[in-house]
Amino acid sequence: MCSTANYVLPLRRTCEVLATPSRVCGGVPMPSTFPGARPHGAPQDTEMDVAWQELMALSELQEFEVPGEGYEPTQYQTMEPMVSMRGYGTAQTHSASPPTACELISADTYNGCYSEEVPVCHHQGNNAEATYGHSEYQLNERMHLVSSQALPSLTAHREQMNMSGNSQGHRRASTFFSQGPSQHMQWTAHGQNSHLRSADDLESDSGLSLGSSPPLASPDNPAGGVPGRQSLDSGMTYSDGDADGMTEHARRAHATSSNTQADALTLRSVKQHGQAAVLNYMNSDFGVSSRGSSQYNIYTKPQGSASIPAPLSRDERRATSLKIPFPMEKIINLPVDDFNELLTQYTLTDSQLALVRDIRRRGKNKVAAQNCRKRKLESIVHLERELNQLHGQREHLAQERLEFQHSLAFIKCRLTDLYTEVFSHLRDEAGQPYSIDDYSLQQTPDGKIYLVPHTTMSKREQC
DNA sequence: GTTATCTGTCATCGT
DNA sequence: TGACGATGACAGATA
Repeated sequence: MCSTANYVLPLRRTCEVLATPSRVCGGVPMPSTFPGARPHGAPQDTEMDVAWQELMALSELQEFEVPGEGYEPTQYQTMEPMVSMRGYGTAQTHSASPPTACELISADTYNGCYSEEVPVCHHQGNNAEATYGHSEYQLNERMHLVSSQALPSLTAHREQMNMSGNSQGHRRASTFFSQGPSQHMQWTAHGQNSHLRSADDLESDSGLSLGSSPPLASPDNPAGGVPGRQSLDSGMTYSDGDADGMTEHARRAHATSSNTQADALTLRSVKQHGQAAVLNYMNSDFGVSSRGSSQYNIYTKPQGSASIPAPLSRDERRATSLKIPFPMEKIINLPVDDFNELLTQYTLTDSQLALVRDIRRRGKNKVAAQNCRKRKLESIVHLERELNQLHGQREHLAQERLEFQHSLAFIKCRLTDLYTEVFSHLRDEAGQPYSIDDYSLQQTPDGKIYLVPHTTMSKREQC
């Protein structure tokens, strides 16, 4: 504490009782540093008295350290030394009535230091603003995305439709809300479907288990060969409809429609097909198709022409090919116990069992993936909100810091002026003023003020 | 033709 | 041990 940086005014606490204390002014105990030293002009003038009191009031600044020295300046902005101690401390020349420190500081420090800070702050502010704008944009975008994905009206509508479309001929009436109309598909699709050629070997077959379960059988591949991925459009050959004319998104839309989650008609579908598709979806009658299957399809052709059978998903086609005797919704959505019970009600081949289990796994995983993505988006939105809040908090703290720095600089400036004024009133025995370069004011813990020569101070510090 | 996005699927891990 | 959910990674489709 005996030695502080340039910021500390030459008010140093003595280590021990000083030899020649000098009383500066009445009312304030100030032993003379030199024998016989006395204040110049015994009757203390009011101005000095007030000045001294002000100085005393600021005496705690003797131990004040500039905060900028204590922490990482680079974290916010680089700080110049806040107060130029021109003429004090180590200064060599000093006039009897120097310009006030505040004048110096106002010309140097404030302009030289803070004038540099303010732009930095403004710069940050600009950045923050830009960041906010960007983040807000993204946030809005994502919020829109998330909210759009929900499509509550569609969901409610579909759920209503699902509930009303519960089914015919199944032994167990499923209570799952998610049971979609497609559950009414005649999986055994006998008759017309008897000659249905599986497209599994012709189309994308990414759904096939690649080792996690036994290879699937298909009419074309009874042994359960695993064809590689192929384009859906590369060769769809359906006898049960115009599926070969279906686009992938149509198939997906159908597949999505069987999803048990809220995003029945995905945002993508909405974007891709627009309101017409949505209305079509909403207005789809879920009627019995020409084959008697109750299906819904947002791509149904207008009335009057042969209705387009719902584009079957790959698993649906496989199930059809292998004559799985229950709907996919049940395969996917039934609890494991009910599912196992369902399996016991039928005698299924190994291929059928494998397919059913794969369908169940894929169906659940599809839902899980959708939920996972939804959560991810929500998480991103949440993090962006948090980021915005932290940006705001940082800016607020930076502003607060700037204000404190201004405040501190002002106080130091004022202290310097007071210090100068006190010295201007001090006179030695010969009536000569004490040089502020040679002496400094010290305050002891008991509150007494001493005028201490720097040489003595050096020795005291050395000891 | 390139790129971004969406979606389904698989593999893997943890419960 | 199997079922299941979560999630990263990948691939295909599409705008």
